[in-house]
Amino acid sequence: MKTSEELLSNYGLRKTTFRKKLLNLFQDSEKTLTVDYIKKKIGGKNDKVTIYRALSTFEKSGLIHQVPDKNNLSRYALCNSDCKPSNHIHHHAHFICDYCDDTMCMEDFKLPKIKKIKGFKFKKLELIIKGNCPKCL
Amino acid sequence: MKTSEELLSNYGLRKTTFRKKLLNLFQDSEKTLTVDYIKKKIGGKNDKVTIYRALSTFEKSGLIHQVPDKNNLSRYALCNSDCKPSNHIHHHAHFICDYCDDTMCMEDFKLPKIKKIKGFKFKKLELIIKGNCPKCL
DNA sequence: TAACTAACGCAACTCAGTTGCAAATATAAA
DNA sequence: TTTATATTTGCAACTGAGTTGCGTTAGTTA
Repeated sequence: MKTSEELLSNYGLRKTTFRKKLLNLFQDSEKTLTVDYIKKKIGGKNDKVTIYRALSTFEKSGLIHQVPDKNNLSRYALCNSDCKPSNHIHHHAHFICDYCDDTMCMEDFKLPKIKKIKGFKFKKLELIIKGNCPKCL
Repeated sequence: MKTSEELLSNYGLRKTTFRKKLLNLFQDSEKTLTVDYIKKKIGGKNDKVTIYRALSTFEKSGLIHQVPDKNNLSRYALCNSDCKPSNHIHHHAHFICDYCDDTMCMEDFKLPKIKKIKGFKFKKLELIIKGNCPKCL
């Protein structure tokens, strides 16, 4: 796995202390992260605005992608290394536990092929599976 | 199509003036509705709280279902007649136009079958297609 | 090391959605 | 039809995620 510094360089982003910590947090986690969780883990004197702005920058760059949780609030997860600003597409489903609200990427579930429909342009597909995770069952 | 009064009776809900108007609005519309749109159409002296509460009641009863728009805000659409509080499942995909933000049910797209995964319980599937609608292309 | 630019921190704001409570209205019973 | 009861509505005030503007701080480039 690439270090957070390498990743930031590769994506043309400034290597600030906060961004390095944020990226490490993503790399250390299996699950998708909320702003709240990030704040608790590396908040310190860092403002929520800083978190939102860093997440937004990371997402635009193709480092992370946004996933909804059960209340349609935002969570974020690392992308695979193929993502770029111009090609920010994910071919996996997302799972939301409606008990603990954990949300995770399900790499095993590939998205279905969608047939074309005249008059529409389809750009992106999202498959969300709701249910309960092993911890909550 | 059943009248709004019949529908409310069938679902064991009180036939208030506002609920009848709200249900008519859904029946008259092809698309999913936002609280804002509802307010403009039948708002009058009706408070947004009333709208939210009626929508919530309808959803719990199985009359309507909630759909996210491009900003993860809520929209609502009529269910088919099979929905009940205990069986509130939709087998179609939803389309979101990322230009005009219209959201609609795509009855033609059936949801894929999902294979079981040990340790997880899957209850519900959501397939969201993002792109542009005929009007915006 | 200096100069420049991007990121950060703070305060104040926006806006969707919620809560508590009193007044109004629908329904059921007499 | 009237009365009693339960539910719904309207109002006001609130909550909490996410945003904006701006002066300060820190990373990068020459």
